[in-house]
Amino acid sequence: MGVRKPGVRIPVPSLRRLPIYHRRLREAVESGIGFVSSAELGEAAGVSEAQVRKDLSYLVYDGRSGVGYDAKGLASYLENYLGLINDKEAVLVGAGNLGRALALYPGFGRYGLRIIAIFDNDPAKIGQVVGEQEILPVSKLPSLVQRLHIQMGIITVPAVAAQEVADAMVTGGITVIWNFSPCTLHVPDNVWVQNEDLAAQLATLSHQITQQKLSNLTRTAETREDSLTLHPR
Amino acid sequence: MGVRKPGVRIPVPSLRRLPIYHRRLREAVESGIGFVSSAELGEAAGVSEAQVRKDLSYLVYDGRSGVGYDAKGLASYLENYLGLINDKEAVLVGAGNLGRALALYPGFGRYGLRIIAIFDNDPAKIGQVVGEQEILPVSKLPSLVQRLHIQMGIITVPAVAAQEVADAMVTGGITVIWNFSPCTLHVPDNVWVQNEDLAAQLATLSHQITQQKLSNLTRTAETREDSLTLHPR
DNA sequence: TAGATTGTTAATCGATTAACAATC
DNA sequence: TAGATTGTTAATCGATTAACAATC
Repeated sequence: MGVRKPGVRIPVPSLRRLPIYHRRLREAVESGIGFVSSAELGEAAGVSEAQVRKDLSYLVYDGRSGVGYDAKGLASYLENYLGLINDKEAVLVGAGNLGRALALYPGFGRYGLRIIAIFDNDPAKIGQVVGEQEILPVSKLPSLVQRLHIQMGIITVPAVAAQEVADAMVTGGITVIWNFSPCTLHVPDNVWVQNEDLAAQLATLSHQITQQKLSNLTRTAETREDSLTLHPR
Repeated sequence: MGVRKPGVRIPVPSLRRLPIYHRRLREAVESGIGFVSSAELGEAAGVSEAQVRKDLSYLVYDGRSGVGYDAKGLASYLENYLGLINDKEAVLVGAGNLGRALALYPGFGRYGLRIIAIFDNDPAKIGQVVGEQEILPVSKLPSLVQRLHIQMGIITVPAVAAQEVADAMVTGGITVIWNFSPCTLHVPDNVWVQNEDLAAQLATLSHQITQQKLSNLTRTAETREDSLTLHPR
């Protein structure tokens, strides 16, 4: 339809919604549905239809007025735009429960993630096999990363060890780090860190539970009927 | 110092930074440091010192001009505010690799999370023990949740099964759901869902890697020296 | 055509930043 | 006191929402 201004970059909140839209579109394709409206995409992502159209306006892919978005076409476009069709080679450091779970997570492979090596410093773990990978000592990380031009590192070690792991990754040339350790990493400007701090997330859930309890107490004291409406037995 | 307006609720972005500040304060306490400045807290969270002071202005806890924030005092305040000191009982459904890893994650217990039951529908898993919990069939979930007044549910099942698990949780009276399945859940208004969609997060990392590659190609074509600066060998 | 839904614009909303008087 | 750092205000920035002409 209209003309896209070339200088405008997609906002991060919009970017984060694209995978949700993509999933909804794939579901439509699998159900044999040809077109999906912005309202339907918004429903999947929990945002308004206006928001969806705004998000998609940052892409160079148009919907069809009066019809919606071509499910197959936009899904493919998003796979390209998000790089899901490219193979992304990664190393994972920290072969604890979480690290093993991520290494074996089936959803990642479908998005092009290839974990090509797993590292740990626990002598008891080195040599063990997770999936198709043998666990290697962290000392071998920088050279391997450098030699194979690995772009991505996943950190699932305890917080105290995370910074030195990040340093080793940066030394090897890694520029994207997915950090599951509950800590702040210090890296050069050209390295992109995404934190997946589950303990911090839990803290916000914890706050939510605490608030709910408080408001329930208040409500019970004020009007017993409202309280019963919210907590049907 | 000043007067807090009572009607102002803390914005979600601010709320999500509080656990990071809390962690930084705990580190200070462990190092025997009495006060931490907004600049130091901001450094830990990757935000400006002005942002930190703004975030903390939503709390009813004051720093000391010219000195900073009392590490022990503010840490305790945040533990209360975030509800970290309260025990929060939860059930977890989906005893796959990720579910087991979360059930055994040591960081959660320190924040007051008690996973008091684990469910799965795979007959091969039912009866197995994870940590201190025996895996139970999902059919037993609603009554157990109701009887013990559990507030929180953690979902780590495949996407196709997630909605029915959420329904069972809601039936039992759960009002906070932590959803690790890559799907959108439909729940009543009084239920609070936090999505931890790792596949969607991976998609944004994937986009980042793709963009870096593109800009490196461009930069290499334009000025070879810049490219070398960004990729020291 | 009539109905539906798009892409875009302008208005609104909310979060971040900058600046500084207050104060420890 | 002098120096440092706070809490708050106002200015800025950016994202979301509402409205509607364009159009399939």
